[in-house]
Amino acid sequence: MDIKDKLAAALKEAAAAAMAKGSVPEGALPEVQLTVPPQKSFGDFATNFAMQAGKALKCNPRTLAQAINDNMSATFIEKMEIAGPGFINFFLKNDWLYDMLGEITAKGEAYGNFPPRAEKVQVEFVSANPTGPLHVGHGRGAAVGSALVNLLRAAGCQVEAEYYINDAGNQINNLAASVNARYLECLSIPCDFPEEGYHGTDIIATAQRIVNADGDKYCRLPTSERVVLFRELALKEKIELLKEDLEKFNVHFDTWFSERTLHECGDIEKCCAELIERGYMYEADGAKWLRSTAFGDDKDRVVIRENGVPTYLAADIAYHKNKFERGFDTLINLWGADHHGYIKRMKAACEAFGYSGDRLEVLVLQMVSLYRDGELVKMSKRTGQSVTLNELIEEVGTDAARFFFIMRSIDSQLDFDLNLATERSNENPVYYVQYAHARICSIFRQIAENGITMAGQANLSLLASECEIDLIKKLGEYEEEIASAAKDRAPHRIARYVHELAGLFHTFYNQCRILGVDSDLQQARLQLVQTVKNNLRHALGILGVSAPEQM
RNA sequence: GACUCCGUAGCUCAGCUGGAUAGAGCGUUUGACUACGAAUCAAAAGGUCGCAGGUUCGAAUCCUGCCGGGGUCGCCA
Repeated sequence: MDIKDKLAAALKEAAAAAMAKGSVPEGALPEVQLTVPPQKSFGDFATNFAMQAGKALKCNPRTLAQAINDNMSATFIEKMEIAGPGFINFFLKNDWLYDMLGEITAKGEAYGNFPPRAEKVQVEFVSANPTGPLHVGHGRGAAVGSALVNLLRAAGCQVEAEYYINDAGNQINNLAASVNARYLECLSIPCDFPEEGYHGTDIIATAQRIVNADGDKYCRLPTSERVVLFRELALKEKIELLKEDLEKFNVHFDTWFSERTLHECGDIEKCCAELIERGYMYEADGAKWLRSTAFGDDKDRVVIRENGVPTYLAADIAYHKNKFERGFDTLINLWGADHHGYIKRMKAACEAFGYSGDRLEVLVLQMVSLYRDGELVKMSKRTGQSVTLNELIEEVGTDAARFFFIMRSIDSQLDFDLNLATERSNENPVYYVQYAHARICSIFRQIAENGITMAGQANLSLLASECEIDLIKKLGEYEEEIASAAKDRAPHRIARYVHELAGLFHTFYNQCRILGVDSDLQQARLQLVQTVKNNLRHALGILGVSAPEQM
């Protein structure tokens, strides 16, 4: 039984006993909320129970706290204190810590993993248009999304990671036209570059590869045929590059879902027919509209244009319906802040099909601004002046880039200073965490060289110094941290946790030796650092950051 | 104008459902390597939590208004 549950139960018993004696008024008691107090001098745990209950029972909180104190019979409590307006602070005997550490150790590398739950969750992220390389902004989505997937899996959810490939629509035609123009350029054939075309150098590279492989043979085709051919060719190449870049960034997708399939199999038409039937689609001005205002949107939205061509929203409606039909309980989408205005109509579309809008969670990532030499670097795929994710990975490495992206709340804009990030300096917190892991590994290497082995359950009560106690307490918070971070879709809290854990380890390391101390103490400390090592690995694994044995 | 995110230490940011003396990293200052990796540790300085009201035992946190910054407002995606 968890110590907090034990404590909560003991607290309620004491309150009930006080009521039975008539020292406080009788009544229903609120839930017990136990927290780790802000200061060590306030004990191991604190509760505002007396303040909460005092309100319900119409009783002075301090009087109630005193009555609870007088009737407390639990033996694992060293002492209790009543503080401030009515906080109750608990100082526990250290045994619970040693029991807890023993349990954590027993779980080994699985500590932090929750038993499987039935909830099926899909996380869709990145989903950048396959018209060019990923840039730094996509990097944030990729890092956060993949960390969220890992986090939810640790929390026991059944999670599928999905990439929605926008392989239909205008931008793909622009891609094809751009490749075509560059192709002709490579062959010194005069042509006008399309107005909406992509200016990135990757397009030139694609054209050059075509020339290298097949020379000028496509010139003889009619333009329309050539463009279609280039479209397919470029698309295939771009998608392959996306996959490569993302793999390099430690981002893996279970499903790559093609938008085009929605157009081809008639899903869009079916969706429209059903929406009309349900009364949420109508014709006006020659176009077909989604009645999204019925679900709180500012205005209705065009789904099928006047010219009969479906909008992006049309495909997205069919896509989200498709997702629900695949049996997911919850859909999580990671979108850039520039898409936030799209949320209401998307939820409206879900509602129109009878799916609660709450089952679609859209997480909005604020923008990434790049700074180089103190100046803002404009990011535009069109002009090709952005820094690509690939370049970032080569400059700062996957580990540092991922940690940097994940450690901030998604609600905050991210200023990415390239000069700072490209310096491989120890300012980057990722090294701090990895260093803790490498240090532990180093200890175990030396232990092995000295022929020392870990023998069964150590006498953990020897871990009595403050820095050891702090470390054990931190370890004990991990699963709660996982559960709450998963619930709140907040992977950045895991980055903070692991940084704090590493800090407590470094403090311990500077104060407590492992080599050359008494054997029993050594065994206890080995067990402690072994558990820290597992925990570091587990948390870094969620972040998608490596845990090197040497640095 | 509407919607949304942000405003907390010199800088970059945490602060989960309201709780006690608001935290961390970097930077600054001062110490610690003839014992496990100094990519480390110890300590100090540094804050009117944008402003003003409100809710209450209690507000950085919730509500309202204002100020400042980013983003979006297409039959583009």
